This record gives sequence, C-alpha cells and structure tokens, in this order.
Amino acid sequence: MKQVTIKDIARESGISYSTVSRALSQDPKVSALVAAGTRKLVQRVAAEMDYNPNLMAQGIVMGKTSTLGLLTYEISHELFGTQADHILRAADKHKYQILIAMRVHRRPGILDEEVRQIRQLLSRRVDGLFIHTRGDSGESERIRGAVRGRVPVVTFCHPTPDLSGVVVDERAGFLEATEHLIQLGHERIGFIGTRWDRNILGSAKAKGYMLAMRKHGLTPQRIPGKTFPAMPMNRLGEWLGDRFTALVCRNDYTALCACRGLREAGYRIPENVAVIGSGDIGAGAYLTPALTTIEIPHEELARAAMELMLEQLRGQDDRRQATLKSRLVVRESCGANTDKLPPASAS
Amino acid sequence: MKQVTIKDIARESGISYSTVSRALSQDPKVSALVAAGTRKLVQRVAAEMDYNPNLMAQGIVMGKTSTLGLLTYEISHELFGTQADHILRAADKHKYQILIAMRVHRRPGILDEEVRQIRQLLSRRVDGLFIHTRGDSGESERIRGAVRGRVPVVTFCHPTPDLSGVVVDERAGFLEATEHLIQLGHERIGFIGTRWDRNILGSAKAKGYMLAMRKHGLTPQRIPGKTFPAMPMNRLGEWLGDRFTALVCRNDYTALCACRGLREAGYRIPENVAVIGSGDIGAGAYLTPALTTIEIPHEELARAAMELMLEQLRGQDDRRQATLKSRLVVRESCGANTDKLPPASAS
DNA sequence: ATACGACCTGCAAACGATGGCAAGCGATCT
DNA sequence: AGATCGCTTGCCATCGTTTGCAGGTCGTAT
Repeated sequence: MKQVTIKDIARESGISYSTVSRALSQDPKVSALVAAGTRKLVQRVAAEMDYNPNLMAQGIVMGKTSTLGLLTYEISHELFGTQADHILRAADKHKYQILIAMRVHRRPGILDEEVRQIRQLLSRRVDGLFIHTRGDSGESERIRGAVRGRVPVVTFCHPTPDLSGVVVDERAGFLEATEHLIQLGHERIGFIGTRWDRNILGSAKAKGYMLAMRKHGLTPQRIPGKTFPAMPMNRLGEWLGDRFTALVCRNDYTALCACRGLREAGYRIPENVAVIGSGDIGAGAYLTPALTTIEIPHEELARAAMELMLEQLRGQDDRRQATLKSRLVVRESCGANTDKLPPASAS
Repeated sequence: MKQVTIKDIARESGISYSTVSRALSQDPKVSALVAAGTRKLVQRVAAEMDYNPNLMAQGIVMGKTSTLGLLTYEISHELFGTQADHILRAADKHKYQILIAMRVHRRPGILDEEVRQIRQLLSRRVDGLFIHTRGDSGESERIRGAVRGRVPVVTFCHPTPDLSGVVVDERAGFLEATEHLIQLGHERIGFIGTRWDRNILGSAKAKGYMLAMRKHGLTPQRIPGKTFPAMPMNRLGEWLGDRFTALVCRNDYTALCACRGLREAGYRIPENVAVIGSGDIGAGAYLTPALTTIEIPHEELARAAMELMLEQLRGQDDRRQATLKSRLVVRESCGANTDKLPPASAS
C-alpha cells in the first residue's frame, strides 16, 4: 500500500537521498550533475522498485504543479465533452495536465457551486484556469472575485470583459447560414432560439440571423424555444410549416426537435421546409436527411485558448479575446447538396 | 500571485500557526480543541484573506488525497462522457474528487500510453482508480502490473479477472431485444457487429442475439461492421433489406448508419425493416423514427462502481464484479409503439 | 494555600520532494 | 610537495500542512 519514496531508493542503493533526487530529476542540467555511473544505478533501482515521484511533494517545493484547471458543465453533453477533450490534448502537447471540475448548468445555487469549484481548483494550486462561461451578466466579476488574480484565467464560449478568452463568431456564422438559405431562394425564414438577450451568445446568433434578413429586405421572426414543450409536436409542426419555408435553429438538438415536429405534421425535409442547426452533434452526419449545421472549430478553439494561457503563464498579462470563425457544413437538411452522401462509415 | 498560507493567517491574527491549523480543520473533533473565541477569530481572518488550504500539503502529511483517478477514453464520445459525468457525481456524494486522464482508443502505442497515464495518476497519489476497459485479452494483467496493488481499482465496461468492476449484462440485453423483434413476428433478423471474439463485450452482445435466435429455432446471421465503409450506402441498403426484416445493431451509431443505407435504397423504417440500436445516444429519442435502443444504466453503474471502490478503500479487499441489467427502450424504429411520441422538449 | 484537573495553546517533528552550500576526492599545475 | 581546481556527493533548510506532546493558565475542591 505505501508508495516508494526517494528515501527508499536511497537506502536500497546506498546513496544519499539528495543525490537520488538529482539523478532522477526531469531537468537534464540537474541530473547531469551526478556521475554517469551513479545515475544509471539509481535509475535502475528506481525502475526496479517501480518508483513514481510524488507530484504533490514536487509541487509544494517547486511552487507550481504543471496542472491547469478546467471548470466546465456536464461533460456528458457532446459540446462540453468535445471541448474538454480538445483542451486535454492541447494541454498535453505543452506538458500540462488538466484537472476537470464540473458544475451543473441552469440550477439554483449554481453560482455558489461555481465559486466552490473554483476555490477547490485553487486549493489544488493549479497554475491556470480554463472556464467554460455561460454568458450571464456579472459572470466576469464573479470569476475575477473568486480568482483574485492569483492564477491566469482563460474563458471559453462567451466573451468576458477583463479576462482572456476564446469565442466563436456566432454572429458571422448565423449570418452566413441565413444567407445560404436566402441564396437558395427562401424568404420566409424563422429563427428558433431563446430570448434575444438571454445570454450573449444566444444574442449573437440571433443578431447574425437578423442582420442577414434585414440585409436582404426580409422580415426576421423569432420562434421562442419555449414553444416546444408547450405545444404538441404535430400542431407545432403545422404551425411551423405553414409560416416558414426554412428554419435556422440555435443548436442541433433544437433542429432535431423541429424536424420531428414537422414530420409529425406530414412535412418533408428539406422538400417542404429547410432546416439548419448549429454545434454539430456527431450524429448529425448520419441522419436522414443529414443535418446542415454551423460547425464549431473545437480544435482551433482549444489551441487558441492554450496559447492565451501560455502567454499569461509567461507573465505577459495583456488580456485578450481570440475570435474564431465557424464553418457552415452543408449537408442535406437545407435542400442544397442532396446528391452528396455523407461518409458511409460509423460502424 | 503567491497564495495565502496558514502562516500568513497566524501572523495576521497573532496566533501560532498550529492553532490556526486546528481552528481551520475539517475534522470537528480537532477544531473543537481550540477555544470558541480563537476559532471565530481565525476563521474570520481566513475568510478576509481568502485563504484556500493547500491540498498538496495536506495530502502529503495525511497520506491520502480524497481524489480518485479515472482513466477513460475520449470523453467527447457521448458514452464515455456520460459515464465520466456520472462517476464525478457519485464521487462527489462521498466527498471524493475525480482526476480524469484520457487515452486514445484504437491507436498504436495505446498500451504504453495506458501505462504512462496510470503512472501519472499514481504520481498524484490518487486514493483509487476507475478504469474504463476495452476488453482485450491481457488487459487485466497489464493494469495489475502497472498498479501493483498500490491502490484499489474498479473497472468499467468489461469484466476483468482479479479486479473489482462493474459491467452491463449485454448478453441479457441483446437477448431481450432480439426476442422483442421475434415477438413482433420477425424471423429474418441480422446482427451487425464486429468479429464475435473481438472483445469480450462485443462477444456478449452477439451471444445474447444468438441465444435468442436459437431458442426460437431461427438461424443467427452476423453482418460484419466492416461491410459498411466497403459497400456504397444504397447497395448496402438493398443487400440488407433483401435479406432481413429486422436488424440488431451493436450500437446506436451503427444503427444510424444502417438506417441511412436502408433509406438510400428506398426502404422505410420501421415499415420494411425494423432496427434496434444500443447505448442510447442522447439524440436517439428525437430522430424520426425515434430509435429503439438498449439503454445502459449509467447512473446505477457509476453508483455501483463507487460502492465497490468504497469497499476496497475501507480495506475489504474481496474483489467482485457487479453486473447490472440494461433496459430495452422501445421507441419507433422497431415497429412497435409507433403511436407513442418521445418527449417533445429538447430546445 | 496547595494541588489537581480541565482546557488551551505553542513547539517541533514529521510527510516527500528540491537545491544551496560545503566537504571530500583525485588530478593537474607550479 | 603544496596549492588549486573541478567533479561528485552528502548535509540541511525549505515548501505548507497535521498532530503528539509539553507547558501554561485558570477554576475548584481539599
């Protein structure tokens, strides 16, 4: 049960434990200090005893942990899981480990929970903090209050004043998607989303949609997401289908729901109504029709976030926001491109 | 940048640092030792200075970290993400934190990577280890070799001899699903999966299917997953549709692919061919037709795993396997239940 | 007044590592 | 031969905690 320490190795090899420490040091400058023979001996004994250095002890004396915290929401959600995944990889490239802490989205007490989790990560003395933001007002102040400048912070998803962060230009993405529908000849295009001002990101999506509509002299119309649980599927479908020839949805799940409602009511997609989603759930490409969607550049996002983190870790404390562009993935649900098949493999 | 320590609080409040430590102790028996007035004072000063205890220092002296490691695969995959999510919650209930390490599924060098990650977690002195297994032969030995009994291990997904673990009774699940199709009148039922013996779990799924077929005097027939990328979608669809009236798929993605191929070839689901998946991707309920699937009891799985972990942490070292039952979720893709709608909300 | 607990508090030794400093040792130079 | 140098190694303080032990103060019973 008890783990091997450098003292055990010292005893076993008859060498003082500070020499053992040096021989086993990551830093080549340090390990070069000990004679080649001794070093080899120590390394052999360490391997034999299956020694694992105690990272806590190292952390405590070196004053850093090579660990970055990631505060996120339910990673069971494909979006958050995917982002966490990419951050892990990006950090790994720079020899950083990631400590994940999770909080629950949309629940009373979430704010306290958030602070609690941040403190927990700080207690582990992470060298920096990635935070998945929700985009509510006061969020930046809340985070800054909890962190108090003790470690660098890089936020994800929503712009946060006075903190470094990466965001996707959702406005441009939704503008592009809406224009794509307009180019296909649609005029009655609806937007399914939350209240315009519910959070910054949702609002950016809506703005992109509106901009495109106005630009082409069309009237934007929002369908509240709330309509869904409230109205039976088939009635919702009729209602949608009668009013619109195309729908821009705030995310892929919403798009799936809309599709379902429309089909219940006898509409066909994309023949009668075109649908575009956003966020690209993995299954989207394998549906019939394959879902046209606004793809989030997860990998670049993670890389950019890591870049911002490294900058701050190096001591350059100019906070900045990196904005990345999304990409419209045209598949079948918008009526263009119906002859092109998605990749046939997912087995 | 430098964080507040117990000594800072001691200096600030004019009290020795050992008393401060006691006053701030988690253990009520210890904090009761210091006079109420002193305790209050210390706590106030600590709050004012926004003190976060250094968990590394605590861990080092107390010889435990209240942290459990989770070695998993890409958490961007809904399956792994969901399980990680539930483990985090189950652990949280018992005041344990989870340290996630990720390795990449199906890649050369994965075995070394696996050992590297286990060592890394051990270096952080986790109190125990949850491991997502793949089910290849030699896996149990590999894990035991890396861990060497230093911490309790609980595996996930595939049975691992000589280690505690939780598994889903996939055989029973696939048997139930297949029988469900048989009861609906199907006789020509195919199974889409990997080689029977590729991994233990896949083989359990296949076994359940075969058992059901044999039991009812029908001939089982496996369709290798490999057929998919090899054959164009519409030809695959024809091929499938001509031979079978129902398909049992090894997971939901495979099911989606099969559906797609079938529809390309003009078949309707479930009217012409019934399809059952497994694993329950979140989107399954919102598709048309909503996917009938074999649901994995993630939450109970995580709870059971935590239970096994706690048993071992308490020192009872009888390794045991907990087997949980899956649940057949009948939706629309199998032809039963077409009038029942899935929940209408996902906006 | 003395003694004896009960109750608090502080000292100092751990925990497992790192790294500055100085001592030991041969070899080289004068 | 003696001084000097470089290489290697060991000693010890340190990081931020916890905790056993000893010492101090106070009240109360004798």
